[in-house]
Amino acid sequence: MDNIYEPSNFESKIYETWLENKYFSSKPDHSKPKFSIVMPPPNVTGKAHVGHALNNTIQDAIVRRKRMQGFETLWVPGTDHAAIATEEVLVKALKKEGLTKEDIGREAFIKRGEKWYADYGDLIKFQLQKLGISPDWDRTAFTMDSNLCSAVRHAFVEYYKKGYIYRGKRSVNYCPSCKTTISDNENVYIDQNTFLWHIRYPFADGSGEVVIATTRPETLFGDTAVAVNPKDERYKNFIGKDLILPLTNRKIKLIADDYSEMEFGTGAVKITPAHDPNDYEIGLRHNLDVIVCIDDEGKLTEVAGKFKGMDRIQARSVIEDELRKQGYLVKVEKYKNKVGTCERCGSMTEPKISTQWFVKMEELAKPAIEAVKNGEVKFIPKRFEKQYLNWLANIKDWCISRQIWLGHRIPVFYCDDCGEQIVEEEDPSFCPVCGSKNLHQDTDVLDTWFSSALWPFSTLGYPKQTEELKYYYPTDVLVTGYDIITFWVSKMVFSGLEFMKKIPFKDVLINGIVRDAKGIKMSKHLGNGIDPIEMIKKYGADALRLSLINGMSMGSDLKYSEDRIKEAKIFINKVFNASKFVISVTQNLDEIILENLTEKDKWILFNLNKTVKEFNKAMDKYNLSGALTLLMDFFVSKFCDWYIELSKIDLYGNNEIIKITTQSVLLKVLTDCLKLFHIFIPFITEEIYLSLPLHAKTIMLTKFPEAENKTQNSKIFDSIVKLVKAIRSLRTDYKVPDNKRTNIYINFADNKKYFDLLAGINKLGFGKETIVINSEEELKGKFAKAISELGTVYLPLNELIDESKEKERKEKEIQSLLYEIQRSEKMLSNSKFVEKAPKELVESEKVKLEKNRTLYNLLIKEI
RNA sequence: GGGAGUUUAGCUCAGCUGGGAGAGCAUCUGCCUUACAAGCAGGAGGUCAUAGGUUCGAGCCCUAUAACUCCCACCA
Repeated sequence: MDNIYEPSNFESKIYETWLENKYFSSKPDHSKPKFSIVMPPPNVTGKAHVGHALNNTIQDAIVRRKRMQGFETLWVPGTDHAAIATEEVLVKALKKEGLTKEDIGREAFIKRGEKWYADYGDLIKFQLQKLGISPDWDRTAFTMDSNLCSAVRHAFVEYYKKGYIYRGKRSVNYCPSCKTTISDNENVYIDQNTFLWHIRYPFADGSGEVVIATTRPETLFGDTAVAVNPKDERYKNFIGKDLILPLTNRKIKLIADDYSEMEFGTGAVKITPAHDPNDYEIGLRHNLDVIVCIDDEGKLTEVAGKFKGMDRIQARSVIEDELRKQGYLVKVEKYKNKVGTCERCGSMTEPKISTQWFVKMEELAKPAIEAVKNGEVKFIPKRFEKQYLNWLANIKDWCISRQIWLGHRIPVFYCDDCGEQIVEEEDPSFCPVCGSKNLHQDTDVLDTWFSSALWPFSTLGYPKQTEELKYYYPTDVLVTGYDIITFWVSKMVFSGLEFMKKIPFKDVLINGIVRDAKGIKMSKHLGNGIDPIEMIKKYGADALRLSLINGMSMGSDLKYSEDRIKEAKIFINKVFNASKFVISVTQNLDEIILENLTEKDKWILFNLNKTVKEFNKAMDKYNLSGALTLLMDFFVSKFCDWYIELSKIDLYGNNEIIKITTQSVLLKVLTDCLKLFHIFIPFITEEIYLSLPLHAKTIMLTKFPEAENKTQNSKIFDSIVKLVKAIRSLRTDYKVPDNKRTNIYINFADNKKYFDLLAGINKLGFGKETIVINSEEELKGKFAKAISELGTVYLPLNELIDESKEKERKEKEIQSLLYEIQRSEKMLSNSKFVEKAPKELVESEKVKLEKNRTLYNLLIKEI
C-alpha cells in the first residue's frame, strides 16, 4: 500500500483484476437465493453525466451488498438507442458535412447510426467502468441488439394479434424542424408573451358579424367553422348561419359547442380541425372538413393563397397587416399563454392530424394500476406512487410510430396489389391473400420506449424462455429517476404483466436529479454540469461515489458541487490513514483472537455490532445515506478518536496477551468497517483489504457483516469517555494549551480503582501522570475540579486557578443540572406521564434524575 | 386549473412508531501528541417558515397561511 492516498495509483488496476476474475458475472444457481436488477440504460447520445454516476452508484451499493450477503446477484448493464435524440445528433453531424439524411439515404444513414451506437456504447461502458460499478458486463445489452429486436418484434406481433395495436388518425404533436411526430412528454409547454387577435367574421348574408379571438391568426385558412357556446345569449339566434372566412371567399358555419367558453375573449372561437386537437374533436362531432393550411415544413399551403410557402410564424404579422388593411382586424391585445415546443430543438410544435400506430391502453393499464395498489410493486419513497397511478388512470392510447429512420422499424408490411396488412414474426415474402410479391414495409419506426418497456425481460433472453429468464425474472429492484416514472416505469410494468404475466420488479427506488450548487438543473446548454470522469481523475472514483451518497435523500434532488467531492476525498484519506496504522501494528498477527477482552475492546466491539445492525437495517430500507452516516460516525468518532488512540498504550506495552487482543480487535473492527464501506467506496477498501495481514483474495466476495446478539458493552467505558471529556473541558476553560501536560488526580466515586484505565485517561486527558487519590485532602495547592459519574478529577493548576472563575464554572454546571432535575421532576410528578408514557421511558427518567441529584449534591457542597 | 415536494445552525442536509434540537462544511480558540495539519482537542452558533389545534408532552400528528421548487392538464 502507498504511503499517501493516491487513487489513480490503484483504481484502474483493481478494476482490471475484478474483470479478469469475473467477480461480477452471475449464472443461475438454484441452490442460492437470487438478487437481480437491470440498469436503466443510458442513452447512447453522449457521455455519461453525474446523474448516471448517482444512479449507478446507488445500484452498485445495493448489488455489492447483496452479493456479499450470499445472493446469486445479477446486474444487467446496457444502453438505449434513443432514436430521436441520436437521429438528431447524426443529422447535425451530416449538416456539418453539407449533407442531409435524404442525401445519403436510409440505409447509409442507419449504417452511420450503428457506428454511432458502437462508439458511444463503448464510451459509456468505459465511463461507467471508471466509476467502479459491478454489473455483469458479459451480458451488456443494447435496445437494438438482435435478441432485443426479436423481443420487440414478438411483442408487436402479440399486441397486434390481440388487437391492442391499431392504426388511426389522431392529432399528434409534430415538430416541423425535426420533421417528426413527438410524444406528449417530448412536447414541452413554455410560457410566451403573445397577442390575442380579435378578427371580424362577417355573416354571408351581410346581417352582421361575429368577432372571434385567436392566438393563431395564421391558421385562419384552415378554419371550417366558428363555435359559440349554446347557452350564449349573444349568439343564440345566429347558430347555423354562414360566415365568410376573411381573406378567402369560403363560407363556414357558426356552430354551437360546449367547448366554447362564454367568458373567454369574445365567446366565439374559430375551429381549425387540421391544426388543433380540440378543434379536431369538434370537427368530428360536427362533421367538419379538415383543411390543412400548414405543411410538414411548417409552411402555409396553397389554401393560403398568396401567402403560400410562408413560414407559419413569420406569416403572422403579414396576415395581421392584411386583415387590418381589409378591415377585418378589430384589435390586438397582449396575452400570455403556453406554447408547445420540441424538447430536442426548441421549435414550436404543430398539432397535426395524421395516420399513426397506437397501442390501446385502457385494458393494459388496469393490471398495472392494480399491481401498485395492492403493493406488489412498491415505490420508495411512497409518494411517487401517486404520480404513477394518476398517469395511468388518465392514460390515452400510446402513439408508437415515429417518422424517423433510426430505431425499430414498424414490422407491418403492405401488399401493393391488394392492400393487405401483414404482421408476422418473420418478414413475409408474399401476400397471404393475393400471393403478390409486391410488398413494402411501413416506413415509420417505433417509439424508443417500446423497446425500453421490455427491458427487464428482453435483456434476459425474451422471447426465448431462457434459463436466465426463468431464474432472474422478476427482478428485485429498479433504481431510476422520477422524471421517467410515467413513460418508462409504467410501461415496463404493463409490458411485464402482459408478456411475462408477472411484475418486472418488486421495488422501484427513485433517485433525485443532480443539480448544481444553486439548485439549477445541470445541462450542456448552461455549462453547469460536472463531468464525472474529470472528477474521477482529480479525486478518484471512490470520492465521487461517496460524495453522491453522502447527504443524498431518496427521491429528493441533490445540490452538488465539487466541494462535496473534496470533502469526500478528505474522509477517505482518514480511512486510509487509520488503516495504514492498523496494518503497521498488526503485521505479526496470524489469527484474530477475541478473548481476554478489556473494557475498551468490549466497548468498541459492542459499538461495531450496533453499527452493523443499524447499517443493515438502513440498507434494507434503501436508506443508503443513513447507513453511510452511521458508519462514518462510528469509524471516526468511536474507532479513530478513542479506540485507536487507546490501543497505542497496549500495543507498545509489555502485556503480550493484551497486545494480541488489541491487535485482533483493531483488525477485526477495521476489516468489518472496510466491508461495510466497500459497497460505497469499492476501490480503496479493496486496496486496503489486500494489504491486511489476514485477508482473502478479494473483499468483494467476503461475507458481509451481520449483527450478533451476544456482544456486551463495557459498563464503564462510556463513563470514561465522559470523564476524559470533562478533563479536556477543564483544560480549555483554563486555557491550558495542549502541549502543556499536567498531573491528573482522580477520586473514584465507588471503591474500585480502575488502575488499568489510568494510562488511557492520562493519554487522552493530556496528563503528565494520572494518580488515584482517596480524599481531596491529599492534594495541596490550587486545583480545578470536575465531578463526573465515575468520580472527581482534579487538575493542579496552581497559579492558573482563578477562584471566582472556578466558582462561576461550578455555578453554571449547577444551573444546568438544576434545570435537568426540575425537568425530570416535573415529568415524573405528572401522573398522566407516569401513567401513559412507555415504562422504559419513565424508568430511564428516574435513573437520570437520581444520577443528576447525586452530582448536584456533590457540586452544591463546593460553593 | 389539479397534484406533489420543500421550509431545522452562516451553507448542505439528517432527525425512526410523538419522549431532552444533530452531523459535515464554514467560523473562533489551542495544539506538528510516533495513522492522518487533508489532522487533533475544545467552543460559539437554532422562537425547527407563520398562526391555531390535538396531547401529560409536538421539529414530528391535524387545520389554515406564506414563500420557493417540481410534475400533470386541450383553455381559443
